Amino acid sequence: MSARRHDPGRRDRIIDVTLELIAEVGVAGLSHRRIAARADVPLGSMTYHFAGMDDLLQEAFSRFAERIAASFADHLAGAQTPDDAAVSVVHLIADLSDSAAIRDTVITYELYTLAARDPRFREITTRWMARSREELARHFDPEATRQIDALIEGLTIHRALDIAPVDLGIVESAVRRILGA
Amino acid sequence: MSARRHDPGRRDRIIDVTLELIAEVGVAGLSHRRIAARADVPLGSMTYHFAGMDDLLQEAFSRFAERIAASFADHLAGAQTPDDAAVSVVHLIADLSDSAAIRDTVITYELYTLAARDPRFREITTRWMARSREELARHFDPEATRQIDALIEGLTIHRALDIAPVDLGIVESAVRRILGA
Amino acid sequence: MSARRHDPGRRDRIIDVTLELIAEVGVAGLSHRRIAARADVPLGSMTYHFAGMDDLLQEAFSRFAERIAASFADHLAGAQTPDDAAVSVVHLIADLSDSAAIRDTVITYELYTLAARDPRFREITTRWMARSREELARHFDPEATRQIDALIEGLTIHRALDIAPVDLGIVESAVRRILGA
Amino acid sequence: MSARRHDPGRRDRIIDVTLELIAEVGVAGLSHRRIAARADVPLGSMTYHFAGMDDLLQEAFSRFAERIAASFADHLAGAQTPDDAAVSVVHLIADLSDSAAIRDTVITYELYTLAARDPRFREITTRWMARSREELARHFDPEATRQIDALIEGLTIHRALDIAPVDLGIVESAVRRILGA
DNA sequence: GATGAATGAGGGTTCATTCAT
DNA sequence: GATGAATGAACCCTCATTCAT
Repeated sequence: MSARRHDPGRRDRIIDVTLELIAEVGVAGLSHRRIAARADVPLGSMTYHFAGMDDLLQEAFSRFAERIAASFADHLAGAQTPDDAAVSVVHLIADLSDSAAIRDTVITYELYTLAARDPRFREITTRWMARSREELARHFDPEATRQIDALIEGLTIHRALDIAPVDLGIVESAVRRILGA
Repeated sequence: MSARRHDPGRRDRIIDVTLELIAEVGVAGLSHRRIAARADVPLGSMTYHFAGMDDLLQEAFSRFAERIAASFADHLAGAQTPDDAAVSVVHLIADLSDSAAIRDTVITYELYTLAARDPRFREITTRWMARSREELARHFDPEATRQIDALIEGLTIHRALDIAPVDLGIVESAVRRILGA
Repeated sequence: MSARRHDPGRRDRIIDVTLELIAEVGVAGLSHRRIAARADVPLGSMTYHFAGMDDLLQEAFSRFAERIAASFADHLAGAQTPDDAAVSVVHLIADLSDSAAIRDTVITYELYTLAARDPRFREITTRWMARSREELARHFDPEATRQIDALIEGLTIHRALDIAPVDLGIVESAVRRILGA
Repeated sequence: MSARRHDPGRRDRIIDVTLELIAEVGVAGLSHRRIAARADVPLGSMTYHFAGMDDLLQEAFSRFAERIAASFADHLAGAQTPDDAAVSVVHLIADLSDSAAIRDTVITYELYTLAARDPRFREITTRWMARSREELARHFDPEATRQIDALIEGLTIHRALDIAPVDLGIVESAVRRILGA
């Protein structure tokens, strides 16, 4: 471990390393030691910067959710018509095979698992879901918004966990059917 | 801890207690000690009956997935027409607010989290998903099957994690749209 | 923590807060952080004003011993005759049930515990005891002085630690017997 | 650390080592690691045999109090008359200069300090004090019992903490005065 | 002079696993 | 076959102290 007396951005680095490690070994595989080693930071600085592991997890997952939500908004930003938006949604689901997207999906389940039991993490998921729906609502009516939202969620999981590949034609057709187009 | 000289069904009891505890405290909150205490079983018998925690988890989640899949099949069993099946699916999603169903959802995410990283758990989810699709395929065409399947998955998550309640009308309409009915 | 650019008496405040905390959580429960927080003082100023925890403890217990010794002298100051003094001693022991007195007793044991092992703290107790005896010696002969002194000490402990209440009649009679009055 | 797979009496040894260390470095100087090293026992066995440090301290101080109380009873056991008992009490106080007795006094203050703040330790001191009084009550009337008890307590402290030596003549005279002999 | 950021040593405790019985 | 005693590695966290500013 190198000496780093002056090390601005250390807090940020710890958070990013935490997300990296969650993707690799899961929340269960985390430890202050492991994070500190990877971030090249003294062990004692972990609880100096974050009140505890829980605190760190909340900050990390918050940052993660914000990033994904922003990326989601970007994807939809260019769409002018509902048709454009539908195409964007299909592309979005199609892109879920990217290794980066798979990493994100893995992190997402870790978050869902925490959120299912702890209200502080549920706040993060709730805010995230609300923001996603807001973006969709700019293109679709309220009913379709909820339905498309659920469809994306479900297809994401099946893409990631199921061996049988999800055919893109099926995705397109599902979106079209929901949108009545 | 009471003496149990003759204790058939001990293995079964351990597995069931493990699922109970996963629902309550998550996989992260498990420990051999905790399971043994709740199952009223000597600590030493844990590693006697199961090679390790991982083994135990695989057995527990396998049993869980089989139970849920069987219940899913039961729900759809009575349906004679695609319309009947559609109604069953809507009811199924509606019932997700039951406390028992919420418990199941919590366990499901724990499983997904493991499956995202470990092929042995992914086998369990894959088998489960395949079986669900088989049931749906007895009522719907292949395309609709995949789409309805994803819809159920997504709505389940949104029901469990989102604060905004999922309107049943939206569920019905989604199913109808997918099925073109 | 509020900014305190000009803060005379900060050293004093730290010492008083230290005594407060010793009464509440004991020497074992102390920490620089805790004292600094309670005294509304920056953590860094703790080791700036005091070489270390030991230094601070010595100053705190010295001040404490002086306060108690002065109060003891006050109690006896008005007595003109040995009889007056005897009455004062009885009142003094009687007052040990005050919550303030119990606080003082608690701090006293903490001091004794340190004094039993560390000569620097023993100096404090020795000086204190000598001063108490000097006050008593102004009213009683040397032999009675030592005996009354020991009696007060013993009754103080039994008052504080024993469940069975110490009867005041027994205190009076003990003092009278020692003094042969 | 030698391997000791079979080690009966280990619990006892841990308790005795704990008392040794309390005498040497005080409760504040204790640590599981330190005790384990001195007792030649693996660190993990500390919390295996005792729920925590507090548990261990309670057991250790209980054993200590019982030992001292038994020794006190022994000292008084042979006395047939109140005069015999008075002599025994004087000897008892005289013996407080033994290095063993000083060790015991040091441990006693540590116990008093805990008892002043924690009811579970106060139980130990209360039981101990009650037992001592019972022994004294077999020889003296109730009033004298309480007074002699307090006198012993006070003289013990002054013997241990005060630089000025306690003259034995003063002890004898005090006991005689209390007993009106 | 005064401070707050930072450190690393050490604290208590938990736990899966091993092994003699 | 079955168990409970025992272990040691790893856990999170607290803290007095240091040091650049």
